Amino acid sequence: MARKPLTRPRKHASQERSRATVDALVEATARILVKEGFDKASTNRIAEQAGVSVGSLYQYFPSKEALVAAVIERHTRQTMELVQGTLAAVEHLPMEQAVRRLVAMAVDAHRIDPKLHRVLAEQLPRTGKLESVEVFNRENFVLFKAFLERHRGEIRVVDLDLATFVCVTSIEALTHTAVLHHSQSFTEEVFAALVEEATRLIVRYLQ
Amino acid sequence: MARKPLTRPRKHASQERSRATVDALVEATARILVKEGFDKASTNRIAEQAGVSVGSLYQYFPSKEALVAAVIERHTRQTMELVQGTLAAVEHLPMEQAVRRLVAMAVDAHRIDPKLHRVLAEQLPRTGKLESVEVFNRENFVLFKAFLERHRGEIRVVDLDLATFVCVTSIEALTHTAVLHHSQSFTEEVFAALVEEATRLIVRYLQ
DNA sequence: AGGCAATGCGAGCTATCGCTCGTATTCTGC
DNA sequence: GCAGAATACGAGCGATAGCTCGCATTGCCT
Repeated sequence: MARKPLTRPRKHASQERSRATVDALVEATARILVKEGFDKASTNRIAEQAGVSVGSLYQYFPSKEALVAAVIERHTRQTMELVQGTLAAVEHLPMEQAVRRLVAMAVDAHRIDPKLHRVLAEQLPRTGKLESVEVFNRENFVLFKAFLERHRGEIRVVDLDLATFVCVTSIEALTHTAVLHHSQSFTEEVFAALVEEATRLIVRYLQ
Repeated sequence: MARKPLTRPRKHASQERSRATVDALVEATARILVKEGFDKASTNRIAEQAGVSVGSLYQYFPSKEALVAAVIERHTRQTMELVQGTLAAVEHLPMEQAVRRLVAMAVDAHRIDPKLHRVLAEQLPRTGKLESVEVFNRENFVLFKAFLERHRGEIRVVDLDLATFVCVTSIEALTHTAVLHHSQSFTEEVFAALVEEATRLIVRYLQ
């Protein structure tokens, strides 16, 4: 009765040849997701695009969900690295400069692979949110809260959880919407202006 | 070659009996969407839930998309009425009080039918954004921009379009995320605090 | 009452999906 | 070079989807 599909790889690829197959499948999944969307991304089509047979696909991924999970995993990891790196680099900056860098980083993060990001953001939650996305969100929240704690002296005393929620949600929404829905109409100058505006939004909110 | 499915009703129901059928179908679609999600919402199931045959369903709706479009239409109209009403009621209030009312209204708007709203927000954009949603967003943008124009004296001079984008996007994201993803963990007091925080966020940004 | 239009019905067509399984090919260690 | 493990193949199964069409029923008008 409606068992949740597995998302772990079926077997560990030991030979070089099979590792290439796995990579090709993940890459093909990402490409098909972007080009056709989740619904049209059938396992047959993915296998074809990867230059691999369906049978081989199911040797390594027990379900379509597992393939998508692998794509999410990869994209999330890239993004997480950017987030962590920037938060570290910003550690000893005055708050306003730090926030500006963080907002700019959020724009960059959404630009890593905007089309894929959009598909993942808009077409997948149906499955009930893959775990790695939840982990990413939580991690993000924790990291930003730590950032606020380090600047506690510079901000008014408030519920830090609530303040983190407000900041993270706003920055994410502004950069996400700008990059994924207005890239055509927003010039680079507009993006620069947006970074300034978002920085002002956050900094004045916190002070 | 991939013709876009029609979303307009196939025929105009003239007799009372058929109007009841159409209503039952739209209502059933909403119920199934909430209970089963978009993927499991088959036309057969919808017809069954409505107590109507598939044949009758296709007399009035040329495709599954058309049914969903009708549900979105209805939900959007309800929300739009709330937005317009509040913006009118707030017209002569001082800015901070006005913003507070608007934020509270945004929370209420997401509470009209949260489960349906969530399904519509998360599971549908795949089709490429139904037109009525685009219209809603644009309308929202225009209305809020007009609001800002009326308070131009109280806010610093800025790119009004950009400021509108920042405000609308932030308020929407904060209320949307709070209601649809944190309703369990957020008590009423937290929601009240959120309204205050969001108000502060917006007002201090504008000043 | 009779007849035409409006409405309602649902078995079943075609297409496609996720996925399996028996077989063919390639690689590794001896 | 050979045996067995690892890898790759792809026709095809069972399920389900969206949707059609021929026919039955109901309502409206004269």
